Amino acid sequence: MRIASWNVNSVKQRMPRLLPWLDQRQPDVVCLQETKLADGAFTELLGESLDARGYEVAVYGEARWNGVAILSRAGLDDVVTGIANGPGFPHPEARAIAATCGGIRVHSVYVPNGRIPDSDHYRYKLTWLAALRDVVGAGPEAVIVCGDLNIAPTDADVFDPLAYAGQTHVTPPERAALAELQALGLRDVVRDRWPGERVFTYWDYRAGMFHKDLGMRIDLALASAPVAGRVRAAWIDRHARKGTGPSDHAPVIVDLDEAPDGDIGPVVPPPSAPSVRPGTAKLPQSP
DNA sequence: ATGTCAGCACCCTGCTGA
Repeated sequence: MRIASWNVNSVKQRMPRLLPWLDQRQPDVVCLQETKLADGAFTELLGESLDARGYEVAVYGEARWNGVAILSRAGLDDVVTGIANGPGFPHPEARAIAATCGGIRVHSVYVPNGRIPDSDHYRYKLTWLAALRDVVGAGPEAVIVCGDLNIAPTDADVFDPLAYAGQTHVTPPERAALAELQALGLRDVVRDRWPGERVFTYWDYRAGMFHKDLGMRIDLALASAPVAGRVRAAWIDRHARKGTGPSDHAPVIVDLDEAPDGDIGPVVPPPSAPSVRPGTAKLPQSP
């Protein structure tokens, strides 16, 4: 079974990329984030195309911002939208949806950005992550949390730690909140498969960041042992970030063996291996 | 050099969010 996750940055704008990508990569389960579309409009826009490709669809969207979805041709049961007892900003936002697909509890999440450390939005992010941990912890043992976590787990997950000094996505409290979630027993299956490699999922549209491979790894697939033990491959589909009209995020793709074996073997912690000399590259600044 | 998108309100440029 192939599970994929992609922050599409507007599913309406990404239609010309999304449908060919589905045909090319043939994922069985797709977690989407930043659909930026109300549920009715999503169905109107994509329902027929997805049905023709054999996907059932669960959506949780808003008219303008946020929005998550799960597409599945491996079953789509017990759909839950939102995070129980989760915070809003100030109202609940469409940032999480879960369903059971092929015996696995699949969560598609779009974690709040955080904007500026110690801001209201940053505190919202941390509270939201704690609520997510509670929901995942209370759920089935076979689980995968996919999506835009808006946290780079370690300094090896950004092109230059110094470029991000003092910014959201890399602060210790955010990484601690992610570690709390992973403490449920969730493996970062892409990092497990690419220890020490330069692996990013997001590159700012500005300043030729993708061309220079100056990115971050903030889109993750976090799997419990029964799922992580079945991972045959886990990788970033960098090709989907190229060409005309891409999202600023690339998809994460995880292939699972059909037969569980429960043993993921030795796991090597990722050494920090930046190929940009620290302090030599800068982030684009907002106008 | 600053470098981009997307959505929206308001009117076609400028704001917010990322």
